[in-house]
Amino acid sequence: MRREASVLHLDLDAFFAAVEQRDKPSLRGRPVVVGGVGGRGVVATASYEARAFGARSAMSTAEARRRCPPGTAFLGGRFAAYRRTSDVVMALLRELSPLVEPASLDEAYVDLAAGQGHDLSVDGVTALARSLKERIAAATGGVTGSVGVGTSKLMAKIGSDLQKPDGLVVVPPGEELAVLHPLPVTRLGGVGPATAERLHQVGVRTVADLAAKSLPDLVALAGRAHGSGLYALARAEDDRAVVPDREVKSVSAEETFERDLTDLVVLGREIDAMATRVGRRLRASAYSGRTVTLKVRRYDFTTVTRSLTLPQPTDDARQIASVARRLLTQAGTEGGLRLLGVGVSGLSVYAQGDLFAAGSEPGTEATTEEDTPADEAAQAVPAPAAGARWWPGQDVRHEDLGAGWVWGRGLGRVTVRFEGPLTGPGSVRTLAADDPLLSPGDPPDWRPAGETTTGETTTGETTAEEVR
DNA sequence: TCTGGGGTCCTAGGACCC
DNA sequence: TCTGGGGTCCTAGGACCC
Repeated sequence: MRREASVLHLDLDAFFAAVEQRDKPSLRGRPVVVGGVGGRGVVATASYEARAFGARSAMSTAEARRRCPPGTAFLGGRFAAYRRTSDVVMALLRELSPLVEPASLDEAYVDLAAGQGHDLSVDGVTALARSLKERIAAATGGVTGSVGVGTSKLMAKIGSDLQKPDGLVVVPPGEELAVLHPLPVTRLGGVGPATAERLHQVGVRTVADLAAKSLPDLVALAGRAHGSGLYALARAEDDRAVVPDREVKSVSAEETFERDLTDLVVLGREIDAMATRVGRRLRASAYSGRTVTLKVRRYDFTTVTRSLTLPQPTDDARQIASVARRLLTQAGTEGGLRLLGVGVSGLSVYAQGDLFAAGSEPGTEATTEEDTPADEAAQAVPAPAAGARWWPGQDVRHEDLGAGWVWGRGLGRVTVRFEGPLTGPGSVRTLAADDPLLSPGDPPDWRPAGETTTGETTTGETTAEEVR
């Protein structure tokens, strides 16, 4: 634990839903659920309006549909849009300190002590956090965040959780235990359903209860590493550093099918497709790996993995696929599979093949698809069902009607609302699904024309004029 | 129409080596 | 000639996080 409250944690509020409401004016103030929109989808983020009806992250989308009123928007994720907004926020954080550790698209830690000339008194960091929140809202078109500041990552994260949404909590040095001990143990990172259940069985409900347990008791209950971790956290002992560049350990792709699959030819093609994605991402990040893992989820939700370690690292899709296909015959397909996954771990920096064979390009396969930003989607964004041309929430562009987004589709029709972040609520038109004037669009820009923001990577996509 | 997708870390047993 | 001890690698599974 540090002497000063110099660790800041930022958590953007209902982030995916907030970006949707920014970009889709007709959804502002209304319940929005972002996640898988297929029969087996789950909720990634529910707006606060949707949470009022009981929609929650990780709930099945079917359950959320039952809970939310008609008119609730159920949208697939738009990773590129979230990524662009996240980049703007992370750039603002890096103005505070070079030590910024993103935990996901919508969450990051900042080590303020590594920044230049911050006043680290309680009043100083409070003012800093307030100004940060203002700048984030201004730069993102109104996305808000909750901020916690404390003497450790633990206390900063606890703080950001205390007043959501749009919160600001500084835990003054010395006040850690007073803040921590009344909270339920489940607020500690690392206490999930299984650990919580075991703790409840021995009478532990609050962090104070946890602090009363001995180290040997906790180790017996949760294992060596986890038990001693809990013992320390209950005492607010946390010296984890803010690490700006975490090394990637594995790359994987997986897919849950709309219906269970049994056909080996179809399963083989799925493996090929996933291996292609994994290989492409490995090469894009200049990694290769030795261990190929196949993940299988059966019709009854039992999950098994089979892996094989190669003598040499690979980033070649065909080799990854061929190993994975062999592993599938090992795992078996009886009864049908609801999910397949392909992964590569044991990564090393790209150093494969014959170094002296000039011009040899290890891992280039026949397909020459380019890397799309969406393909880096190593985040909690549900991919739209493969093969569907239109999906709810999707950005589209009509040659006569302009930019808009897909509200619904079916029966050869697609319903589009023509609006953008800088327009008022727009009008709805139902078009033929094969309307030649309609095409997939880019994420709209939420900033007025001419306005720029520090740190954003401009890839020359949509301009404000296009959005109207 | 139960239960996503992309990750990290830990544990435990067996093989193998010195 | 009755039984070592430590270390690393590999495989599989589980808990957890966002």
